[in-house]
Amino acid sequence: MINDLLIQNIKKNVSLPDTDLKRICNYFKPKTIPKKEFLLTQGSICKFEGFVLEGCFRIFIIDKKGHENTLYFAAKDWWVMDIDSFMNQKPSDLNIQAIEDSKVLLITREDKTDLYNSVPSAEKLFRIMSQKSIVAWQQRLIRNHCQTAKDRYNYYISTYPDIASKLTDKQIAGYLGITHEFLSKIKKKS
Amino acid sequence: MINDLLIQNIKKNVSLPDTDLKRICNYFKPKTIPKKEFLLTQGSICKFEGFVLEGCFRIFIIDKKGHENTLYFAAKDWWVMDIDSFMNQKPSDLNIQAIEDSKVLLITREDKTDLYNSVPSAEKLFRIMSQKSIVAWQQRLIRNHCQTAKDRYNYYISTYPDIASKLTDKQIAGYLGITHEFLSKIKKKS
DNA sequence: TTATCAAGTTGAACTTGTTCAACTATTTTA
DNA sequence: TAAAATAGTTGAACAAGTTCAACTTGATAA
Repeated sequence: MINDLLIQNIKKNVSLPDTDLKRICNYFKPKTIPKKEFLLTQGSICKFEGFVLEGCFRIFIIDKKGHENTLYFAAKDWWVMDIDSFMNQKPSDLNIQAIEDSKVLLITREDKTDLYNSVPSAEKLFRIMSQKSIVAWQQRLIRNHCQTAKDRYNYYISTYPDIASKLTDKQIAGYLGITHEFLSKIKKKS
Repeated sequence: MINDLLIQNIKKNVSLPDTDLKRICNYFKPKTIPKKEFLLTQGSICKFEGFVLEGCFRIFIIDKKGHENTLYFAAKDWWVMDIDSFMNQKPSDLNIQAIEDSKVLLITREDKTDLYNSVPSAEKLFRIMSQKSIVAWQQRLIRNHCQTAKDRYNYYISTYPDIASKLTDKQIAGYLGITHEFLSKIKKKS
């Protein structure tokens, strides 16, 4: 069943009756995104919340210097969206691009609101998911402050080997917050 | 009334009936923390979620080199806790210290669980608070990657002038992720 | 299959930020 | 109020990371 992965993902966060799980999953519609195509581009409003079934996405921002700075990569079993743009229905600063042929399950904003009203336990699910996400962002910020680029590189490739193997060094550099030239020099020394 | 500030804070996130607001607030108990004392120390388990009524806290981690790296400052109308330690009841990596005589409202973990069960709308409240928090952490990470220390300093003091005025330069440097010597040099040049 | 384009490498000069040490305020405490 | 502790400043040497340009390698498409 197409929703199996989503169900497993939900179960990692909360234990819900099967009826709730099914009702939640029914709001999500599959979509295929070919490699290099965008799920969201800077300036447009994020109208979906996505769950990745296959492939991988890069969520990045283009800064004033024209550099692509990657917020995160979302592979199978990750969530993908611009939470600020989705919540507040304002133009996004982010680009979300498939780096492989990919497949996602999407829920629209209207359906998400409806979901919260009709399946109250969804509030708990997304509260817990959000709180776990805060922990991850805090830890990433700490690593950025306390560790060198080399340590951050080693941390990423050992923590997310499956994602890292799909990425070019240029993409990884954009995630670490360094230039790809410097990443090349780091790798040579190790 | 002591809970006025908390009620106003909640109302910024969700609109709830007064009965719910009161029931939520009743779980929170006031506590006074003198300047320099700790609400939480590294290694202990975070047993509370706090809302700051007066004063200011510094939430920081001591890294391998012995440097104090500040995750954030929490002044009046901010929330303060180690969300990872609180959720998972595991030893905290964080220290939370009052940098002024301070007053907080605290809810214990047991009461928080009870609150979610007895006041279902609390799920929505904390979901929305958490989602806003994710946005803030994402934006901070982007600023850390795309901006120089000087830009980050100017951003902080102009965005949070009331908090910045309570802090020493050493404390601000620890938040920006730079040494206090370098902050001193930045300030001289501007 | 060759031409093209993007990814990765390397070096030299440069900028940003650190370290350490010595010094000068400014607070805090006895 | 004097002594002690802490915060802030400055300089010099250093390390981390950037920039730009030239080159090599690998992938992609006509």
